Amino acid sequence: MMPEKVTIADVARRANVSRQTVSNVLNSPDLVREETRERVRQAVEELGYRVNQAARRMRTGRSRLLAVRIEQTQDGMNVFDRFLHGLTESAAKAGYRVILYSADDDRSEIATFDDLLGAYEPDAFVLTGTHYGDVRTSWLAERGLAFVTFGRPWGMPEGGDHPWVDVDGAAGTAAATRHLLDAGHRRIGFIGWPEGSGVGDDRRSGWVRALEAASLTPRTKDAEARTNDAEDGEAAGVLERRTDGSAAEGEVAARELIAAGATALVCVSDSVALGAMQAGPVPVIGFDDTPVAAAIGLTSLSQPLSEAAVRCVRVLTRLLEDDSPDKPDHVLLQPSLVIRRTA
Amino acid sequence: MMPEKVTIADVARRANVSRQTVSNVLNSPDLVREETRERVRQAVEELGYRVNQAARRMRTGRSRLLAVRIEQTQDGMNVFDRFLHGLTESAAKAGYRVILYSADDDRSEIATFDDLLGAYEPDAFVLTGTHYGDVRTSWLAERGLAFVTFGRPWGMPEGGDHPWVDVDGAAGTAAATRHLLDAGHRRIGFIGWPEGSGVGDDRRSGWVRALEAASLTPRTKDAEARTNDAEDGEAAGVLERRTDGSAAEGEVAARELIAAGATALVCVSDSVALGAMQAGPVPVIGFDDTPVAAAIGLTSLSQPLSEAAVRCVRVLTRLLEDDSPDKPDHVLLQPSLVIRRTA
DNA sequence: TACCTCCGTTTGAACGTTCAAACCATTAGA
DNA sequence: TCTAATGGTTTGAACGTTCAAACGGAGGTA
Repeated sequence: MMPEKVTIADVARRANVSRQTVSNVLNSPDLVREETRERVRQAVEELGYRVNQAARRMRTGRSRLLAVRIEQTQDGMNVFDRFLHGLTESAAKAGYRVILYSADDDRSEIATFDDLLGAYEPDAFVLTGTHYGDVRTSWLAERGLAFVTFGRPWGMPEGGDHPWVDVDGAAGTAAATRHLLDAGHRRIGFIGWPEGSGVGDDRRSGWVRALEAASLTPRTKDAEARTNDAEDGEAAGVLERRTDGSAAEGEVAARELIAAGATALVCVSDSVALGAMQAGPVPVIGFDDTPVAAAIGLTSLSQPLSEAAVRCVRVLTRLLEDDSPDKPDHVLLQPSLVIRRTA
Repeated sequence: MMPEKVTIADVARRANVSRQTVSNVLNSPDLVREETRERVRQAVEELGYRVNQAARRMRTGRSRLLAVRIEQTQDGMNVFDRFLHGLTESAAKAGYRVILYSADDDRSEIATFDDLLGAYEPDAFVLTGTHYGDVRTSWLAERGLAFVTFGRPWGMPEGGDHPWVDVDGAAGTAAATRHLLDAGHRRIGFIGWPEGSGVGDDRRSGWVRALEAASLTPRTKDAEARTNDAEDGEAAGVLERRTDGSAAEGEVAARELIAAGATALVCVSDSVALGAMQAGPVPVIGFDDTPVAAAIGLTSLSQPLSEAAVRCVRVLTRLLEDDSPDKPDHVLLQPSLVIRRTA
């Protein structure tokens, strides 16, 4: 039983109207008289007609496809697959499908943009992992292509003003730090990523901000450089470390911070936090609420990923279907602290 | 700078040939004279021509799209995202792209097949999570549609003979059991899933097989029912438990098995194994080698997911491009034991 | 009555590709 | 010398949709 192809012409014949009228019922129902509209709708129903996207695309240049890069998972402690799942679902609700591609770096990703545009003409791209000097966004913007990034355009003051959705990392680490302050801790360390990571610097800034709000001086490297002696009676070393994001370096950093007097640790990621937990029985808070955090009882910051996905799709549909807004949409969502054993 | 559309006609003009000749260079190069072919190739290069898949698809009915369902991740301890990544990459190498969809159950998945076929005409489907009485495969097979499953057609002796790729779960648990036997254990328990899960029953059978090969009687429920008294001096209870797959039930099961005399445990999944680890300092082996296993030092069985993805694509390309083989391809891959702290 | 407007509908063409058939040299066979 | 076969190329049509323009009837206005 081969699946029979039902075309718009079949529907038209059945409903005793022309092809164009069927097309209008589907795309601009208000152009068609009530009675005719119903008749056509019924014919569509009875025949199980579905629009052929290839043919539609040929005429309109619209594919109803969103292209998303699938990220390579290093240690698997990431957030991308949950985001992708949400994206697939909310895209489907809006009548779009997700098409995947992979790329090793920005250059090859741009080459893939080109490939995809030629072959499948996705209506829009969803980019993740934005960073300083991101050439992908400017490439797309120059060509007037629709896209949204999950992540802010770090370090692009003016030129890079494009639509984005992001989670407020600083607010997250600030909440984590406050949680530890409330528990009585005064010497709270931070384990981060190398300087120059937009996401990393943002998360670090929340730790700084929360300490300052509590009238404590964050013992950053800068602060240390300015005042070389301890403020009070306690030994006061630098209470922050930068790592490559691995658990191994997280553990080393945690040992050093504990030796320097830290009594609790805020970490830039679950991976680093996992390492930090091995350094001793000190309260630790991670970031991303990965399955690993749930498994080992690590307190962590959870990103609202389904919501982020929904908002990405909403931003894009506004861009594609309504007349383009003057100002690009910017959406900043709040993470939430999931409290478990470690803090 | 809008991206200029280059069509096959542009290339033809540039190379001083007809459209069809360009098409032949692309699709059946051997039909075209060497010299002409080169000229056309150069024109393609210079103009940056890329075939328009929508137009091609309209004529040929081929979309070069593989449809894959994105699985909902319950506790995030799954294997799917790594498989999907591999699939995207190997599909791209073969000139295909992956299009995603989601569905809540088999019925709605079939409805989505129908939708997708009408709208995007994917050339093939990749199904995961096969199970007893899987209606999806028969639906596709009845319509003569191309597909491959990652997972065997459990409990379908004759009718369900379709192409599949799978990992030999029984071989995995057998290897795990042998590993524990080699370490001197004689009372090795198994924590599984409810009866009737194809994958679960398969993994359980490896444990049974390895014990029998070592001339030990696996203390299954069946065995217990047959002989009601202990074989030797030791207290001999049932050494297997079924769980819903959660860590919580895994822990309960582990406590019972240890109380019944088990000195080591083979688990049907990392999730269950994670729970089992909480029950006490007994060697535990999980299945799937998820990021959680790596994080907590759980010895586990690793599935060759990239390889599985490559083989899925190969099976499909053979199905789609070569003349269809008489016998559907069946590929069974071997998992490997990743030894960590817990065993 | 003649003309205009508006609404709902139909008609023809076009999107970019490939199929099927036609075409044209050239070479081979009788 | 004529016919047939072969290799390489071109031509016209078709895939299923939507755009742009044309059409025709009902109602209003002069």
